[in-house]
Amino acid sequence: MKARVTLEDVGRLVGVSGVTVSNVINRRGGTSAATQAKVWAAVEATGYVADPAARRLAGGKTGTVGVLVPNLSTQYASETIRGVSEALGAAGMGLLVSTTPNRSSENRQANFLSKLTDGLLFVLPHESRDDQQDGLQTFELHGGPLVAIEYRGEGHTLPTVNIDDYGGTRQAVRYLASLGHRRVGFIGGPPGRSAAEVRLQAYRETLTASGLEADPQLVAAGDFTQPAGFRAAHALLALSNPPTALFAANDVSAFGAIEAIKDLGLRVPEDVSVVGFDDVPMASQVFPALTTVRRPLEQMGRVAVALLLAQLRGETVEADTVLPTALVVRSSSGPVPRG
Amino acid sequence: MKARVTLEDVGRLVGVSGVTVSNVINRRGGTSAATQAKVWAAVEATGYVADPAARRLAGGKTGTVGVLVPNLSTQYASETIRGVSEALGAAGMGLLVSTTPNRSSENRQANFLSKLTDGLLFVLPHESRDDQQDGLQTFELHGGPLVAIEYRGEGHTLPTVNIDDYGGTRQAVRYLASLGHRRVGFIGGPPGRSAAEVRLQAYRETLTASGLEADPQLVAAGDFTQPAGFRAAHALLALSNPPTALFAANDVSAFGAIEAIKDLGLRVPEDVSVVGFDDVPMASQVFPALTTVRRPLEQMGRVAVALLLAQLRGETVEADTVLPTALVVRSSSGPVPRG
DNA sequence: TTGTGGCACTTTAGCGCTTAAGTAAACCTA
DNA sequence: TAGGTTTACTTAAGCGCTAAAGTGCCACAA
Repeated sequence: MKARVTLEDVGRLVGVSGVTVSNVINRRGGTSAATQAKVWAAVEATGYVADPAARRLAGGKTGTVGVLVPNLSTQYASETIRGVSEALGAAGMGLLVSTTPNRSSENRQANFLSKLTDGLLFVLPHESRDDQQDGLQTFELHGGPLVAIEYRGEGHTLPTVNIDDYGGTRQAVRYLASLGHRRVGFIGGPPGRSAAEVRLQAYRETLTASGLEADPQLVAAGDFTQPAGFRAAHALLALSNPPTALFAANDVSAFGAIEAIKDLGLRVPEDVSVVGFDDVPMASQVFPALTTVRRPLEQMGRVAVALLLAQLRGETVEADTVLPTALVVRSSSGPVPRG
Repeated sequence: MKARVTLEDVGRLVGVSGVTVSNVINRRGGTSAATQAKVWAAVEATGYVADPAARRLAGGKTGTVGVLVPNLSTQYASETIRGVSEALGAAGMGLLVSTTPNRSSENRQANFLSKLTDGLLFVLPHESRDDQQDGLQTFELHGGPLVAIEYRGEGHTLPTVNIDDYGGTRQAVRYLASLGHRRVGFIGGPPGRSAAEVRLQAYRETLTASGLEADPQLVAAGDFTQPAGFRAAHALLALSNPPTALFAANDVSAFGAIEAIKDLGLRVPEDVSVVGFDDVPMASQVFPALTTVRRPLEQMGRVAVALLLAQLRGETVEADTVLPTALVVRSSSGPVPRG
């Protein structure tokens, strides 16, 4: 068995030129059935696999999609990629993932990946301000098929897939209101992070719309980490008129909040209800299991792939797709305590 | 700004040939300082990035390492890859990850990736039996630099990085023995999985070596999942002479075991001690925090990269590297109950 | 008989790069 | 000052593939 089998090698075996082999393999037609059969047999026998670099260089397709993600070790990334991977697999396409540890490498990586793949998927939760020089801009110029997941930049025209943070927050707050809670605390995310800001805005507006108290004191700063959630909950419950429910802008800070409540000798949900956002896997495994707003990450990946494949087929796709969230009620939330 | 800048384009701008530009970029020497400066300036101005496909096709290096992993959404994979990614980043090399959803795609993917990268890293916890046709065999023939992480195949000559399952298990059992436990139950992993089998063997041999009771009844079957751990613990604690400590072959089954103990109205660690294996992040966050054997996944990734880079430099590397584990004592284990 | 058009191929060119083999000029040495 | 070496480049060739253009050959209509 030769290490490197080329089209020419296969052709020689069959008695045709390399181009004919290429035509058979890529189903371009113009080949007799007899030749086709012989070619396939030779391909099988030699174990021929087309060189993706050569194929791509010559202007062909690689049958592979590139995914750019800042960090592979987050829950967020791996779940999204799972959806991407499944959808891609179903379409018979391959997946190449590359990480961009820092913002400045995005451009380079995007360029690199784009030359190896047929289309790119960005999983880059970006903000609107600072995209002057980010990979999206360059790549948009480059013109290859591209879909951005959770990209919040402005002034771009590329297809994106986002999650309805506003609607999810509204669901959560309305749910707490329906349980009788009048004072609902909010534990925020990092300032400047648009997902966090949208959730805060939705919280405020839903409070007002539902006729609840929109006390500015009920809003505590956070940064999406567990310790920050702990501190924020401590601060909120130390108010002279403390909230009976806490809504955290993400699950991890909700975990911190639950800790803080226990720390104060209070019970969840009997004394204080807690609702999170994300539905990370751990949400169902902690005690008490966390009521939260589920973000359909896997689905997001699948939808993004569908959009990309559509572009690959030459179709024009909608610029923005927003996926709905779902409220998952578990045991960390309950009716407002009497008294 | 042109979409596609080639070496020739950059050269034209400077007034030299494309080859000279290539020589400068790849630091091959034989270029005057003045020309070098002008070339770098032009590269900067045009935003030139070498086409990896062309580079690779022409026999050059891509500065990228390929990682093959069955599944990106496991804790195991993401932590290992984090180590890989960091080590690679420090060496100024890129990372391309590809998933192999099933065994039969490994070969194809390995071939594909190998033509795009300078070396391959397999993160494929394989068994020894069925490698007749797996990617390793083919790739080994192909001869590119390759390192396998946790590969347990036999009769191969490729460099591997493994974890000392035997030693880790021995640490755990000895520790329980030192706490006074005489009857230590074992919750196993999937049969045929060599990591699971090594741990079972180490458990048995350490029991005997430490003079503890090696009662076959104390070994319960499992499959590395939480429900299996739950069932196994239930069965073990229903024995007429139940164990006072449980050693689970992985953390997830240990979580199930803790649940089962609580379910029976017993306390951890007062009534039954539990020790796991892996040290997944959740181990420190459950209640009680799990005593477990830490597998240095990140370090494994880093070591694998070091071995790969050594091969890339043309050095010969040792065939097998085994990394030590560490016992992490938390609150799920304690002295044997009096009585 | 002479197109003419379709079929099944082949040959040619070139993607952007690297490696190897030139080449012209400047710089030494005796 | 002739001959050799070094320096700084250039041109030529080719990696394995695809897309486009070319080449026989045969069938069939007028």
